[in-house]
This record gives sequence, structure tokens and C-alpha cells, in this order.
Amino acid sequence: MTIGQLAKLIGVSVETIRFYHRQELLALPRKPESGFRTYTNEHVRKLKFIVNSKALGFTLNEIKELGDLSSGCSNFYDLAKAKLNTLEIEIRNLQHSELKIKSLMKECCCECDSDQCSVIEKLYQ
Amino acid sequence: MTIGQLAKLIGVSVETIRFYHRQELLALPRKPESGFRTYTNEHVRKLKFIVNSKALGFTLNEIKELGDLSSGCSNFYDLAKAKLNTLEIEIRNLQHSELKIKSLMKECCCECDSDQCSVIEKLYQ
DNA sequence: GTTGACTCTGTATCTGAGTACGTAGTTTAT
DNA sequence: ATAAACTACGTACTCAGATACAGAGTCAAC
Repeated sequence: MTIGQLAKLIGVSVETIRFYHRQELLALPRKPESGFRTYTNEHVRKLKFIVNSKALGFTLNEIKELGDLSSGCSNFYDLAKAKLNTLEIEIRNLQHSELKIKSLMKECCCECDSDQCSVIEKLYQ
Repeated sequence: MTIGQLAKLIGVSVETIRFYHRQELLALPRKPESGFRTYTNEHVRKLKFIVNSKALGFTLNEIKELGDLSSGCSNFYDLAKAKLNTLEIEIRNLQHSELKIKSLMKECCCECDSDQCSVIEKLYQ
């Protein structure tokens, strides 16, 4: 399989695959004497692993660590727990922003165009 | 007030203030013939505006737009509504990741170190 | 009157996750 | 046999939001 075929199969760009090679996330198949590099089912598998892990919210660095776990899953648990923590913090922060914006919006009559609108003014204090 | 005093007062770094100048978020006070630039209460106010808006989750570009609203708040409403939308989408995405990770973690016996642990294997499929 | 702290300015660097581009080589279809 | 499409490789650029640094000027305290 060529790099373009792999890209199409998985649904990422050729450039992204090359980028993963540079990041040493995905092994670069050795180049034959002449012609194009050949990607195997192992590459398909590993690329799926990267894409799936990304979809779970792991960063590429975390995925590299995950990929280095040669076997078993107890280390996965540590990484996943840490990830859950940061996810929860991020979610709380975003929800906090959401509430603050909503409460700001409630404070105004909604259609006032006054210079002294309390909403804009509050941001200056 | 010098840039260092302003920075201390608001709790941002001098470099950050200079960065905001470069981004045209914060007006650069004119430089006197000799000596240091003088920051006024207007700068304090505007910098607070930037910091407060950032705390609500607005990006610097959005804050620039907000700052351009010379008066009134109806435009603030549009920006804030759009922001609420993107916040909700981000929150949902993160919650989705959270659920997926949790369900993956439930599938394993937690302490298994087997090569065929279904958790790691699932990420490859 | 000199040392140390601060300021000014421009430019470079960082992180994360790619995207873009240029040049050259290779394969495939006609 | 030649054009179109694809691949290889290296390098540069993008975005956001800063942070760092070098070299020169300035201010305040002892």
C-alpha cells in the first residue's frame, strides 16, 4: 500500500502521515531500492490506534506514551485517569465561563444601546 | 505609572502588556522626549477589560471586536451568544471524550497485564 | 557617580498539530 | 513515449498567546 492509499483508507492526509513519521509516532517503512515505500497492515493498525486515541482526547505526546506500553493496560489506566482529571478541569472551566456569560447577559435589558450599559461597563471593572 | 507598575497592579507580565500593544488591543502611550512611557487610568481600565474578557473565555480577537464596540451592548449580545454556542460544543466534545474513556476503563479487569487486554486492543481497531 | 533595577525596541522562540511548498523522482494510463 | 498523478524529502509557515533575549537607554538610591 502506498502512503496515499493509507491516507485515504484511514481518512487523514498524506502530510499528516509524514508528520506522524517525523514525530516518531508511526514507523517509517524502509524504502525499497527503487520506487515508493510500502505500508503494511501493521501501519494501518498503528495509524488507527493514533486516530482512535486522538478521538478520545489524548495528545500526540500522550499517544506516543500509550504506544510505548508494550503490553498490558495498567499504565493505560494511569494515563487515562490523568486524562480524566484534566478533562474534568477543562470542562469545569468552560462551564464556569458559560455561567458567567449567561449571568452577564441577564443583567441587561437586551436591547438597550445606552452608553452606560452595565454589561460592557462590568467588563471594565 | 510605568509599564512595570501597571503590570504589577493588574497581575500580568510586562511582556504580556507589550504583546497586547503589538496586537493593537491596548493603546501604546506616546513616549515623552526623554524617559519612560506613562500609563494612565484609561490603560488600567482597558487592561482590566481585556483580562476580564479573557476570564470569560473570549479570545484576544474577540476581545478586540468587543473593544471596538464604541457603545451599547447589542453587539455584545451577538458575540456572547456565538461564544455560548462554541462553549457548548466544546463542553459536549470534552464530555464525550470523558464518557468514552470511562467506558473503556470499565471494560478491563483493572489490574490485568495481559497482552490481549481488550482496552489497548480496542484502540487499534 | 556608580550600581542595580527598570524600560525600550526589535526579533526570535515556544507549544501543538498540523499545512504548504519546492524540487526531484516514479508510476500509471493513454 | 509522454503526460498526469503520485511519492519522497526537506524546509518553511500557520494559529494563539504569549515568553525570552539582546543591546541600548534611563532612573533612583546610596
